[in-house]
Amino acid sequence: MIKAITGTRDILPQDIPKWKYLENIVNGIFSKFNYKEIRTPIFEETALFARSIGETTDIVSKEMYSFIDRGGTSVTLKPEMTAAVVRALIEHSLEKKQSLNKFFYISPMFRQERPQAGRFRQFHQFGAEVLGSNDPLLDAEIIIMAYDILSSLGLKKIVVKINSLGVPESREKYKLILAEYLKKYHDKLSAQSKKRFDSNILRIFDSKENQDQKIMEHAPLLIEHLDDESLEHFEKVKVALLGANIPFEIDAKLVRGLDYYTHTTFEIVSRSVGSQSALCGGGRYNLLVKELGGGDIPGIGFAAGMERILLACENEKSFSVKEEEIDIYIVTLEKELIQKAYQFAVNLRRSGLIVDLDYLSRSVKAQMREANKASAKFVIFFGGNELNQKEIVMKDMKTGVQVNIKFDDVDKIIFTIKGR
RNA sequence: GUGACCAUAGCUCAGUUGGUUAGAGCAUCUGGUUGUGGCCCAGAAGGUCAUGGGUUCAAAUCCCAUUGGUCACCCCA
Repeated sequence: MIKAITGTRDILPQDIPKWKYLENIVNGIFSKFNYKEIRTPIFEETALFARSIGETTDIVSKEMYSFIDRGGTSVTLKPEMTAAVVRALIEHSLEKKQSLNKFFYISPMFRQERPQAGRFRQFHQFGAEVLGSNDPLLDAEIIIMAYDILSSLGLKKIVVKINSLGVPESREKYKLILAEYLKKYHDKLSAQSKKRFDSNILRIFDSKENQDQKIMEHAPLLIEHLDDESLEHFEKVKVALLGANIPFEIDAKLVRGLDYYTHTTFEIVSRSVGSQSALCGGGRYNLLVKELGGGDIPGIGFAAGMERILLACENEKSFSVKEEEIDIYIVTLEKELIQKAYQFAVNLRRSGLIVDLDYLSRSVKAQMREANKASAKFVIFFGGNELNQKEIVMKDMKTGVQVNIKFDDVDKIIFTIKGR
């Protein structure tokens, strides 16, 4: 039997309603903040991601679905969206048509990691990107939208964590200070963290090893070594968040893995999912557009994992979607009438009702069971004596009440059913 | 990439110290007098016990390999 590729999965009809519910909330909130949807191709030139995310990051160095196409170009299924949005901005000179661009997206992403709870190889993200302003109000706006979406879904066990990475110059200075501090403890670091010492020293803060955590407790923090401008920026973000009633924690250890971040970074984590607890994450990237060959355009954005969010929603039972109903199920009383019943059904559908009927020549009892299973609001019995009288019998499945209706009057009942 | 655990019907799971024809609940299908659902009742269908090898008189059960899955590390949404 051929099965879905490892780390991918089907979203079956029974699961679609909750996905649509989520998508509706996402669309609604983004549009209230006047963000415009953007859709980019599912794959891009590999170089785009390598240059933006960073050659040495895990995503680029070992998680990308890359292949050489028949023209000899190395292409990659998108592992994240920011690079693609920035590429589109530059390619279409969007910043010249409008100096501030606010985008949002909902799209599948691909990363070849080992699957586990809340992590897949094809997964779905929604997110937003703002290009063209360094205003800290936008940093806050991004966080507010992410928070509002999650709380609109009814999620309670979430925590907003924010931090500032400052500008590269102060960060590089700080890295030297941190390295100086860690040299004293280098022998006591875990093997993992010894590697991080050389590759990405900031990540040692993330270590789950006890020995590392002990050492890092007293380590100098980046936030204490920010330049004045970065501190001021960060302050304004905090004030805006407080004004919007967003509960947040400052997590000086919050270091994000993508190379392009500057200033604000944030994450919203859930306490009701497994160890992959980050529901969304993002930050400011003031240097990325220039790095990709565009103008000196600051940006900020975030991405949220939809599978993780739905997992959290399920665990918290944070919302429920009502089952999908159909308006009318047509029960055909004599099998040879199926053609006429079918025509009748098509007409009702063209009038705007959701209608179904039996295609398996089943008994009336079986058809009724089917109508019930399909959550039909009404059943129309088609055939018998009533057909000779140019009537059908209509049954309200909730109350059980049945009425006879003349063919000529069917239009009227359509109107009343639509209103329900 | 590393580690741990798991694999019996469509789904969730029983299955004794290895012992005859592998079970249940749910779901599916058909009925329970002419043309009426849910609840209830009766019945039916559905399994190469993941795959391949080995041990044994005998394997769903023990051993090995393979494949798949789950969770965790790493990293991230």
